[in-house]
Amino acid sequence: MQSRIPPPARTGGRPRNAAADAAILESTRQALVELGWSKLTLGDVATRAGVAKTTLYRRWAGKSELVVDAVAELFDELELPDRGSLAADIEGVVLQFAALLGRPETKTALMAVVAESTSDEPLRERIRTSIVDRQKRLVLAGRKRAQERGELPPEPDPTAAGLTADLIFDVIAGAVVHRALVSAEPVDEDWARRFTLLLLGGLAAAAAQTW
Amino acid sequence: MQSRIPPPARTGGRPRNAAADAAILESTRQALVELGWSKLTLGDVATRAGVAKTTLYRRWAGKSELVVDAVAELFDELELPDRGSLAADIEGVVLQFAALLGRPETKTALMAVVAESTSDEPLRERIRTSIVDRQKRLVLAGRKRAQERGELPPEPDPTAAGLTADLIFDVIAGAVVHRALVSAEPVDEDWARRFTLLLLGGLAAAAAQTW
DNA sequence: CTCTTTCGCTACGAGTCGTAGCGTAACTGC
DNA sequence: GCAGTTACGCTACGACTCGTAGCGAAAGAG
Repeated sequence: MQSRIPPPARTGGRPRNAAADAAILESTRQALVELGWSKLTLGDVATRAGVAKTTLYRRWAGKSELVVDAVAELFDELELPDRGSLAADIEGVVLQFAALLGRPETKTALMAVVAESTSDEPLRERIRTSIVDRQKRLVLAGRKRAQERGELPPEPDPTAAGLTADLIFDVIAGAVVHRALVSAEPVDEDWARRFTLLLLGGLAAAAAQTW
Repeated sequence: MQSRIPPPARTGGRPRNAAADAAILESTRQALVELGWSKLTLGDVATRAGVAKTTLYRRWAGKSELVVDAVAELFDELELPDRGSLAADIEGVVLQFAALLGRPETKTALMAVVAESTSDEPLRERIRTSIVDRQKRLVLAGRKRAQERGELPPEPDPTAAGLTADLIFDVIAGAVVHRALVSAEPVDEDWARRFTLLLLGGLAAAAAQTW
C-alpha cells in the first residue's frame, strides 16, 4: 500500500522493519520543510531516518514516489463534518484544503510531483489514488449530503452526475490551489465565504454582494 | 526585461548578442519538450543554442529564471477576441488557457517553477509579472466588456471590485490548470461550456442542465 | 540448522553544478 | 588609430548527487 517496491511476498526471510517506513516518511516531510523539493536528496533523508541509503532505494523507486507517499499520509486526515448546510460544508472543504496547502511540506511537494507526473504516467496514477481521490471523497460526500437535505436535486443519470462532480471538484480544488500557491494569497474564512457564494450562485450572486 | 541579469548598462564594451537570447529561449523550450523539467540541464541548453555554458550563466541566475522567461514568451500570444457575449468570452478565455497548457513545454514547466517559487520570493514575483498578470489581463478585459454590454453591473467600490476580480481569476485559471494537469483530462469545448454555465449561474444552473 | 530476505556499510563511475581563468572579439570615446 | 571596457568561447576544476554493486551480519521460517 505504501511502498512502491513491494516485498517479494514470499515466505521466509528477515521481515522488513516497519518502523523504518514511518521514520523515513517522517524524515522526508521534515526535509521538505527545511530544504524544499529541489534541494531534498535521498541520502539526506536516509541519514535523518537513521537508515542506510540503500534501504531507501530498496523500498522506493525514486524521489517522486517517496514524496508522494510522505505527503499522502497528511491527506488521510481529511474529513467533512456536517455543518448543517451546503454552503457551510463547502466552506469547510475549502478551509481543509487550505490548511493542508498551508503546510510548507505540502506546498513545495505537491506542485513538484504534479510537474513530474506530466511525463510519468505511473506517477500520475499514483498521485491520483493517493492524494486526489482522497480530496474528491469530500466533494462527493458533500453533494450526497446536500441531496439528502433537499438542497440539490437527485441525479437520474449517473454519467452526467459523474461529469458534474468532476467539474465541481476541479473548480474547488483548482481555485484553492491557485489562490494559495500561484497568487500566494491567504485562503481565509473571508475568501472561503466569497468563493462559496460565487460557486453557489454564480457571477450574478457574487456581483450582488460586492458591487 | 528578459534577462534576469541585466547588462551593466554602462557605455562602451562589446554589446550582448541579442540573437543569442532568442536562440537560448527557443532551445530551452525545445529541451523542455524533449526532456521535461527535471532532466533539463543548462549545459544541454547551451549546446543546443550554440553558445557556451558560461554565457548562459552570465545572463540568467539559474534554471528556474531561464525557464520562466522561456515559457513567458508563449503567454504574449494571449488575446481576447469579442465573441459577443460574456458566456462566449469566458469560453474563449478557458480555451486559450487550455491551448497553452496543452503544450508539453508549458505543461512540465509551469508547475515546476511554481513549486520552486514556494521557497523563493523573487522567483514568485517574476512569475507573477511574466505569466500570471498576462493571464489576468484577459479576465479584466472580459469583465469590462461585459459591463459595457450591460451583462454585469458597474462597480462603485474599486477595492471590492479588485477582490472579486482576483477571486474569479483564481477560479478560472485554477480550474483549467487542475483539469488539465492534475486530473489530466482534456479541456475541450464541451468542458468549457459546462464550466461557463457553472461560473455564470452557480451550482443551481449546473444542476438544471445535467440533473 | 539451513534457507531466505533484509539491513548497514563502503565504494564506485557517471553525471551535473556553478565558477575561474584565459585569450579573443566587438564596440565606444579620445 | 588606440586604449578602455565588456561579451564571448573554451577548458578545467572541486563539490556534490545519483543509483548500484558487493560484502558480512542480522532476523525470521521451516
